[in-house]
This record gives sequence, C-alpha cells and structure tokens, in this order.
Amino acid sequence: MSLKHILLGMLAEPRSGYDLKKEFDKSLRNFWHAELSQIYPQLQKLEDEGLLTSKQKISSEGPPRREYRRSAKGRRELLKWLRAGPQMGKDRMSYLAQVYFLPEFDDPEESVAFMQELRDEVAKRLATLEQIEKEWQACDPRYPDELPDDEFHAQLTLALGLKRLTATLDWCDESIARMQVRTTASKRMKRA
Amino acid sequence: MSLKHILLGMLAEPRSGYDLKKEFDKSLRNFWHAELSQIYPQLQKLEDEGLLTSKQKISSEGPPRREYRRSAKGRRELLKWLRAGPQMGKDRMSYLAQVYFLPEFDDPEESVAFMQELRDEVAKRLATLEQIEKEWQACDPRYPDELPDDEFHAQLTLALGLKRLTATLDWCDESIARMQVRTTASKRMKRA
DNA sequence: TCGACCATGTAACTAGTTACATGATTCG
DNA sequence: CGAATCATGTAACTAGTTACATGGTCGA
Repeated sequence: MSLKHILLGMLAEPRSGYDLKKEFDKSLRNFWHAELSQIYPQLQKLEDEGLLTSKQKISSEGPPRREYRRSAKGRRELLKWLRAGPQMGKDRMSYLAQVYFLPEFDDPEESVAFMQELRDEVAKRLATLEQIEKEWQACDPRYPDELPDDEFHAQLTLALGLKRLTATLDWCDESIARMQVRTTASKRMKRA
Repeated sequence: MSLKHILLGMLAEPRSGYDLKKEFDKSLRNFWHAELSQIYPQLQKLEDEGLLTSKQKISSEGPPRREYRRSAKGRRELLKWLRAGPQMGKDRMSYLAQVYFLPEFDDPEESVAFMQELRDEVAKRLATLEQIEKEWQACDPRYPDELPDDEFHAQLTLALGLKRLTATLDWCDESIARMQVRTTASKRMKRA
C-alpha cells in the first residue's frame, strides 16, 4: 500500500488533491504515478482512518478547494513504513517480455526495428531527465550536494533515474549491434 | 494486457498452467511475475476467446494435467502486440518513494541505515543474476552471441537486468557516500 | 464567448494478490 | 505414514485505469 504512504509523505504541508496530482507529475514522475480518480478516494479513506485532516478553503480566486494535511497519527504511520525497510517489488517490464518473444517475428529486420523504437523512447526519457537536471543546476548553486535535505533526497531519486536510463540506452545500442552482427553472420552462411 | 500476450508467447509449445508458473519463476523472473491464481483464469479466458486450445492429458505418473497451446489466431494476436511497439509503462518504485521521504526521519544515521539495507538487497539480486549468467556460460560454449535465437533473446533480457542492477548498486554506494559527507559536514558546523 | 485550466468527484472495469480448497503421486 | 511436490482451481480483496459528470475562473 504505497500510495497511502506517499500521500502521507507529501502532506506535511497542506495540499489539495489537485495539488498532489501536480506534484506527482512534477517531482515524483520518475518513480510514481497516480490519477486524480485514485487520489481523491484514497484521501477520503485516509481521513476516515484519522491519518489526515481536511479543511474546505473558499478563496476569492478560483473554485473552493479542500486542503488535506497529515495528523500526528499520519506521521507515525509514515515513519512505520520507512522503518519497515526498502519495499522492492518485482517490477513488470512489458517491453522486456516483448524483447524475449521477438524471435516470433522470424525476421531480423523487424526485430531490430523494434529495438530501435525502444532506443528512441529511452533516449527521449533520458533527455527529459537531463533537462530537469540542467535547469536545476543552473538555478541553484547548491546543486547537488549542498541542497537542503528534502531537495537533496529528491536529487538522489533523479540521479538513479539518470543512471538507469543511461544503462538502458547503452543496452539498447549494444543489443542492436549484437543483433546486426548475428544477421550479417547468418547471411554469409546462406551465401556460402 | 501483457499477461495475456506473455502466455501466448510461452504457449508455442504445449504447457500446463503449472509448467507456465515454473517458467515465470525460472526464465522470466527478471521482468515478469504471475501467480497460479492469475494464470488459470487467464488461460480459461484466452481459450474462450479462441486464442488457445487445451487438451486433458492423463499420464501414468502424476495427476492429470491440462495442456494449453496457442492457436493460429493466438499467434496473430501475439504478433499484433509485438508490432504495436515497445510498451513502456510508468514504473512504480516504492523504495525510491521511501528515499524521497527519508528526511522525515530527521536522523542521518537512520537514513543511511535504510540505504545500506537497500544496497544489500540490490547486491543480493545482482548476485543471483550473475550466478545464472556464470552457469549458463559454463554450460554452453555458444554463450552469449552464438546461441539460438530464442536463447539469444533471453540472454538480452538477462543482460539488461545485470546492467540495471549494477547501475543501481553504484547509485546506492554513491548515495551513501554523499549522505555521509553531508553528515560529517553538518557536524563540523555544529562544533564551530 | 471559447478554450485552457482549476477543482472535485463517481462508476465501471481490469489487473493482481492472498487465502483457501481439493486431491494425486512420490520419496524417505 | 507424512512431507514435498504435482496439479487445478475459487473467493475475497486491493490497486489502478478509463470514462464520465459537474461546475468555476481567467485570459484572448
């Protein structure tokens, strides 16, 4: 039940469901994703459990918003989650399953084309993270190791994203090269 | 809907639900996981859709088993999935969310301890994959680039697992070092 | 006034997990 | 005879996605 704890983590300061969604898309996008239709009911549930409190705020600009903030009990629940140690689930990577079954094509060119598409997508995602890093670095001279604690930890998560995508991109390039060597090798066999 | 297509991919040869589960745990563990309680109903559904056929096999040794094999329609569905291009979902990494909220501890030692636990788990998983690679290499002189097509592609998925875990392990070590430098730096500040 | 964005939600569905139920065969 | 493994499933639950409904405010 990670969404629960992630919301508790984000709600040290009061935020609305809508704010939380934006924070997912901005700061947590690298490792978590949640829809509004999942966030709202979950907030309700957490309030029912007494892990957070809410206040309706009516402002002159914009529609009324409900602001949530975690309670002392909510913070204890968050710490309990952190103290339980790293939660490493088994990841599911559909695209690797696809790579595994690529021989079904029985066509090296189609297989290589798949890998090139994958490479492009990985490169795109890596470029996005690199852009984020570049801007952060340009805006804050404390980047990366003199940042305040919360931003330093956000930077750590960014650093892993960069490393993993870089490794994945390398792998794509190597794999394509290895596949091409096999293809030309088997062509030579046929000619002979 | 990836499980569907993964099952279709595996069922080029006839297999029982039980066999499929073992194959998940052995060959696909690096990128996919499925329980028997998910596999059996899914097989039933695919049979209803005409994507695979089944035969009850009664053998002298062991209880009766139902063997599934994909139909021509099933193979077309598999190819359709592969041709749709790489399916890269947004991964959810709970442990990175935990790293993000580590400052809640307000205790550098507890944070570092968390990272060390994470490091150990990553090292353990990496060791498992390295062991698999080592044995494979020892048993088959064709490893890795002269293997038959299906095994070559399985090796590609193993190679990505190795690269990603290696990158993650590096990141753990770097992160721990960076956290420790910050801790000693802030201790010096307090003494002054 | 129209489209973009702010803001909150519900309903129906799909996917995946955990717990349970059942029974056969094999090996020590 | 008992434990491990083979083998197939169901039921209840949790998590997440997609589609839809509603209405306010702001700027071009």
